Amino acid sequence: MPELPEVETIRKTLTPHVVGKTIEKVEVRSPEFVVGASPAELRRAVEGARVVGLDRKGKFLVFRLDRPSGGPDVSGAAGRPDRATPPDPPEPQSVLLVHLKMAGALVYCEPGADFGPTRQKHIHVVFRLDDGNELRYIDTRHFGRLYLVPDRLAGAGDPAGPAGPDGRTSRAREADPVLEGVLRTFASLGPEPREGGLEWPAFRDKLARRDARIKPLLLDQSFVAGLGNIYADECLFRAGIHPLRRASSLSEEEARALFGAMREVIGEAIDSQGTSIRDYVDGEGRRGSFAEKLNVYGRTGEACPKCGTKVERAIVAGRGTHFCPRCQPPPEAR
DNA sequence: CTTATTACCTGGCAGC
DNA sequence: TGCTGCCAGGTAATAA
Repeated sequence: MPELPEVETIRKTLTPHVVGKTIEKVEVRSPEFVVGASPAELRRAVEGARVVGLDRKGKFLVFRLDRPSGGPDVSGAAGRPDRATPPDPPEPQSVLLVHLKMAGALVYCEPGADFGPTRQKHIHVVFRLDDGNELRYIDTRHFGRLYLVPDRLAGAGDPAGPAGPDGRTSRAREADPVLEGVLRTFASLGPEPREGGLEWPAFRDKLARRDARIKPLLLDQSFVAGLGNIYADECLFRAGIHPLRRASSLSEEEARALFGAMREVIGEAIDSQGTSIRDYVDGEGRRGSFAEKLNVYGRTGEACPKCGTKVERAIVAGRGTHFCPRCQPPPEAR
């Protein structure tokens, strides 16, 4: 469900409701959705903690809490050999990462809110806030996860934090391999296709060095963070590039068009509060309106808005892929 | 290291 | 009604 524009919309809509609030209670109905902590450990870590920030990186939501989650505990500032007087550690924070994968939702609502039988059946974690309302994690497909991260985690994603290339060095804490994997993934997220993120010269050079087909590459979160199946198709359509083209085969002009298309599509989708095709809703349970602006995604057999040719569907990288065979000429035809 | 394929889980829908 | 098969917004594991 959620790609960058949807996760960003959730972040924006949730922020006024949760930032500054204290979590009074957390109810874990399905423990498998929480990585890095048992239900009891999660309770210990978050109950009584205040949400001091809600950020997003790629498709991850990052809840910053004003208490260390400690895990087996500690080591706060004690690990550092020198630095006898840590200049006021910015107050220890723990972090709750959330990845919604295909069908996850985070909704702020009143305790009695009912979103229909299917969703009611799949409420997996409930946070009760000190304003009496709830933050619910709902996931009908069971792919998403909440990750309790022991302590500081590079906020803007820099290598200072966990996960150097040095895999096993110090920190032999009782490492949960799943948590470690996610932290590595998080740390290796690429730049986002927005101002201040991916820049044109870097993009051009990265494309030139890759042999992969362009669509799977756009879906690779370590290459560019935030695109998913819908927006990858929409960006390629807007740029007039067939999804099976090899990255290194794109002309400078094509690469430039793709670069611009990514920024435009992502920006416009955010302005429309995301794309709701079936499940997606924002932090207040509302749907986004970008679905009506889609040009090719989900429009197999309909007329291409540019040339009228019928939109085709193929499987690329195991994903349904939508394109106009005329506006996006296939690789062999060039 | 890069690229490609499959598994994960449930629900909605078209077709019979 | 109910069954079958296909489809679904994302990744991690595995294979080559």
